[in-house]
Amino acid sequence: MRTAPTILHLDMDAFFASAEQASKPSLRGKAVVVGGLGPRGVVATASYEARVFGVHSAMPMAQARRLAPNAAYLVPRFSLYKEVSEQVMALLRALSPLVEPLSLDEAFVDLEAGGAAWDEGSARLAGVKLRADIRAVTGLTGSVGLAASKMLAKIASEQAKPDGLVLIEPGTERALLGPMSVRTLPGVGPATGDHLRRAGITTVEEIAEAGEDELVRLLGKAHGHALHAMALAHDERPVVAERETKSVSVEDTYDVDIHDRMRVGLEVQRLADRCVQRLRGAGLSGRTIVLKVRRYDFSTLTRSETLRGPTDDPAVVREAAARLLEAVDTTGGVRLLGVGVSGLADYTQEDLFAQAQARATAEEPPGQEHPADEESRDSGASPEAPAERRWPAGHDVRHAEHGHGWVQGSGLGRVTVRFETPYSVPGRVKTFRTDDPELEPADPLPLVVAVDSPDALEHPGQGSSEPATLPKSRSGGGGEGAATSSP
DNA sequence: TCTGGGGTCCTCGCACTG
DNA sequence: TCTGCAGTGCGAGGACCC
Repeated sequence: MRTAPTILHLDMDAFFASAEQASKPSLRGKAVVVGGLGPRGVVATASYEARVFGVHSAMPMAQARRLAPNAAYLVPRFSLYKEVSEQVMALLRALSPLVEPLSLDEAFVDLEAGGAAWDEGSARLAGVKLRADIRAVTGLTGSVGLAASKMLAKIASEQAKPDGLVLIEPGTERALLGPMSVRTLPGVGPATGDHLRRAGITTVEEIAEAGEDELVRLLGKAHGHALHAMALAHDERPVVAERETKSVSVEDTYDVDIHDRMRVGLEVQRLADRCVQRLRGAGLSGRTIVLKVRRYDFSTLTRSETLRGPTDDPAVVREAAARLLEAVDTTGGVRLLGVGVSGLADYTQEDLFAQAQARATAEEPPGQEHPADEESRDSGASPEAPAERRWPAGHDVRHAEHGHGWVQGSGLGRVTVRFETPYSVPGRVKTFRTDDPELEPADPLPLVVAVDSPDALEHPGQGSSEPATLPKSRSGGGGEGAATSSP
């Protein structure tokens, strides 16, 4: 068992919302909520200013709007977050080859494996330097936890939030964990938490006292055993750099329940095609096809079918998904459909019989067989489809005359744009027709301008660029300008 | 006014097989 | 030939995580 606190857990602070604030000067210091803006959307991330109103992740967007009606509501821009995430992961990999990303904004690092730290002092130094580097390179803040195990490092970074560093000294773990809620332990969610509470167990210390047998009786073998060990601060899980993908899936929640059986079938075909695209993109194939249906009453069921060999053939996956759908009663309507593939292999052992059969039954005239053309709609602006241009809130745009900006809101044939860049002061707002030919979607700009690439400064909004105002010097967020934040 | 999307892991029941 | 048993694969659902 490791004794030095050389496992590091990094958690970026309110990542999506902070990236949006860094990207949009007028939102700094303001309540920002990022998530799905449709009628069934939920909050992905809320800025700390929005959390003051009680808004938090996974909350229905409608509820967030009631709690914080004046916050800025934005749809996620994953391309921007991925870019920033790659910068952060590169900094982590400079510390050690053993980096285990958990998501875009979170990762474990084994500092000892990289020789970056070997004891408490060197671990703390590495953590301090990492936080400074992240701020310099991305303009954002991250919280760091340091401990002798993954579980404790994660708890430490949670305690460090926001923008801090906490190191759990070896020997103090049990005393620290004891009074904490059982919900602190990984793997204890609402259901397990309730289960334990009904058994009179509410703290980590009480889990430890209950004993392993009792935990196994209450929660089953695997869960009970693991939880008891964690309560004793025993966590030997190594930091694993490479994780194999086990399944690939896509799903859509519809703004309005679908009742038409034909339409349900078409949606399932579309999802199957999208799933196969993702599968092929990853160079994978799979044996088990899974159909997921969430009905009007939120009850969810899955149906699966295992083929004789792995496939990445869209026709085979479509056929299997259609067969599975036949066995599902969709009367009353469905709110979500999903198609997934598991039992993955990184090769395709073609199931020739199944494929031949699938092709034979799917003999449709070419040109109308896949509804997959709709993908171009999903993925945003299609050059062939000028009819309906969509302007998602928060996305970057460029205007021929006014320069770079972002969509503050749109509707009724109008789109409102705020012209500013990460390096400018809060900019002005202008409204255009949604079909204004001078307005076009744009890529996000880097949050921090690289010192050796001044050309990044060539796109500022409407001449109000102030390259001197770099993110490093603006922490704490200005935003006191008159700019309104409500979309 | 409800409750996303993309995953992982575990448990349980059932059917099949030797 | 029948029965009991253990192992295994599959299918479904639940819980959890970010």
